[in-house]
Amino acid sequence: MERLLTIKDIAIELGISISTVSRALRGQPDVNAETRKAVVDLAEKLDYQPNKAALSLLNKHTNTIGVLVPNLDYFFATAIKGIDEAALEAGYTVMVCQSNESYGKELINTKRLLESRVDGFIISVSSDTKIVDHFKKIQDKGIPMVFFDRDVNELQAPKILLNNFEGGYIATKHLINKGYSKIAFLGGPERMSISNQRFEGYKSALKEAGIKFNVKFVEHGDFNQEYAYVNTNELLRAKQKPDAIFAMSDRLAIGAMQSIKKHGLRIPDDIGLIGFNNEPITNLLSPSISTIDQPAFEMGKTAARLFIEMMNNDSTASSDNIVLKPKLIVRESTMRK
Amino acid sequence: MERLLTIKDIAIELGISISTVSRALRGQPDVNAETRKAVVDLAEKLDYQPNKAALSLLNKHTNTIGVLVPNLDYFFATAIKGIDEAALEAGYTVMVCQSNESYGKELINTKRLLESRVDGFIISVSSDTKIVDHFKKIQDKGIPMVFFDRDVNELQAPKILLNNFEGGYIATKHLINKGYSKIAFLGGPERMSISNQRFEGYKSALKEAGIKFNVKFVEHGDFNQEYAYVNTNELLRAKQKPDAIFAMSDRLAIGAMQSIKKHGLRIPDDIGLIGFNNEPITNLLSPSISTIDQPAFEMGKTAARLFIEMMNNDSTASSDNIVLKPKLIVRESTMRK
DNA sequence: AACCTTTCCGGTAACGCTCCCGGTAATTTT
DNA sequence: AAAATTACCGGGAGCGTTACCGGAAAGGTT
Repeated sequence: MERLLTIKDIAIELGISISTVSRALRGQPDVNAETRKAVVDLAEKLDYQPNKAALSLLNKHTNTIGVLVPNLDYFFATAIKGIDEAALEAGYTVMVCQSNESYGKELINTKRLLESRVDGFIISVSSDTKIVDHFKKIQDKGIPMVFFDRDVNELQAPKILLNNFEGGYIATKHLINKGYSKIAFLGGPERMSISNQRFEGYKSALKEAGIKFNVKFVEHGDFNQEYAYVNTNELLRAKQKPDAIFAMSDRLAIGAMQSIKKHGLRIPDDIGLIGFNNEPITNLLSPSISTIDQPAFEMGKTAARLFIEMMNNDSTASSDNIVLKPKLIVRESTMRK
Repeated sequence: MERLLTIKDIAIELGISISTVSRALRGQPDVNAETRKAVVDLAEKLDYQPNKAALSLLNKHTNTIGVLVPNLDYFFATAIKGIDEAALEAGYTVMVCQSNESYGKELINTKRLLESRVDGFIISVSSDTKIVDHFKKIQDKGIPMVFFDRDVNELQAPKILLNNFEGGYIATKHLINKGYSKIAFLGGPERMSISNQRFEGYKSALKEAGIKFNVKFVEHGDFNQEYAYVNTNELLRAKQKPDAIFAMSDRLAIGAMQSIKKHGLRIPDDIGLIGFNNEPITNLLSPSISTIDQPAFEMGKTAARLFIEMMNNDSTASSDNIVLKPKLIVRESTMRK
């Protein structure tokens, strides 16, 4: 590694002291106008950049936010854009790590970010994560963190969440309004909070409509569309077939759609289908898939803003959750004539 | 910010010197087995983590790679996974910045990464970038960088590229083999290298088949599907209509598809369509879209490996490009009976 | 018993930067 | 003209860590 330019070099070049260069560069008083100009000009000319490591060592903070996400799919990519924007405004740099929905990878990533001495964390936990000691440990050290999208009950920390209950509710209610009554639920991993909250909303809508909840219409599985595909196959092979499917994510909805098509059933006439996330693809498929929109960009931006606010106020936990509203997007897959 | 644990704390706690703690922790000789155990145990118990800022200051490197990408779409998200994996193996941390295809944002990001004293860069330039002085400046400082996916002729640096010429060639040839002859090309921004290389491959395939190249069948525009949509509208409204479209990206192919459908034309019977990238969505659309696959993950991984190799050999530029092969993926959109 | 190796440990400088203090020369106040 | 203030600058310490050197105590060699 080359030796990069330091204020010492500038000091020597100009025949003045390091302290003076430092003061001049930071616009402090106690420095002569001419001297200041000479320093600033030279720094400009030589493209001087302060060494962040030295600053970090001194100030005990890095101006860096560690962002931990399960993956970089449409939702998280959009959320990260939001985080990025807010962080940049406030002079923070962002370090993104993806866990690939794996607890082990999440552990490694938190450790690395901690070693990098990030000032704090913005986290969406992996679906695989059951123990959250690694996050508690961070909290114990007094390092601020905010969670988004995926809830962690065990942790007392600010959270930016979607009202998933409401999302599940309006999705299911929409299906009911369209005349569907045998509505199946395609869920994510069993323990996953967002899946379960949407599930509760689903049950609530059923109950409200006087439709008896049927356990046989509920499937759980992994996050990818292959699982959704086989789970839907099972649903459609059963004696009691559903006439609509509410999938807790668009990925799963797509898997379900493939299965439905394979069974020679028509959407939305034979089977209604609604997803969750409003990924752009749902609008391009044929039929286009109804879904629940969640404000990913806003979520990321809010999370980052909240984080920055915490940093400024030096308060480790404001602990009041921010809950955003889901929005129903009606497309062809639920438009039964 | 709380004061975090340092080796000094451990030294005091154990009543030994800082040097000894340091040596014990790094597994160096010259330290008694018992002392070592005591140190390691206490460090473990207190969850000690070395301060990277101090290390960086001392070693003059940060073990961090700055990754600069235009966006986080499927291709780049996959490539980043590859980079991540290789980086992690070698003990590097990755800092990702997206330019949103904007030159200005790219400038800001390079500056920030430079300030963060990343050890080097892995870059895919924004389509908006016409001047590359900011990269030249980095090179002048002796900071290693490798480019991937998008070529920059003006820069002498290692590059991981796809054989875009070949990609354009096999895509077009496939259309020709399927009996299409009036083949239009839907390109990206005018100056963009990957678009132009694919375009050259397209022309080469036409020439080889004895088909006269027709300028009216060529459209350029921005990267998003709206542009592709209006451009295709134009193609289809013209007197001379194409009977197939080769879009230089899947996004553009999707825009074209929407336009084709709106015109009441059938794919692949009236018009053949092939894209580029092999985004998963192309396989889910109806009809599914033929495309050219490029090994995104491998590309990222290779880029990172090359970078790390450069770091180890302390060679700033190995300068020989690595060119990966595209692969034809045949789907419904070109399967004319 | 006098020397030479080991073994183990502590002290110091350095990385690049900022903060704090002290000092000189110039300027103002009495 | 002496004293007090101001303007400007330099020196040193310290942030957490490692590399290097020197030294004391223990053991090994004649």
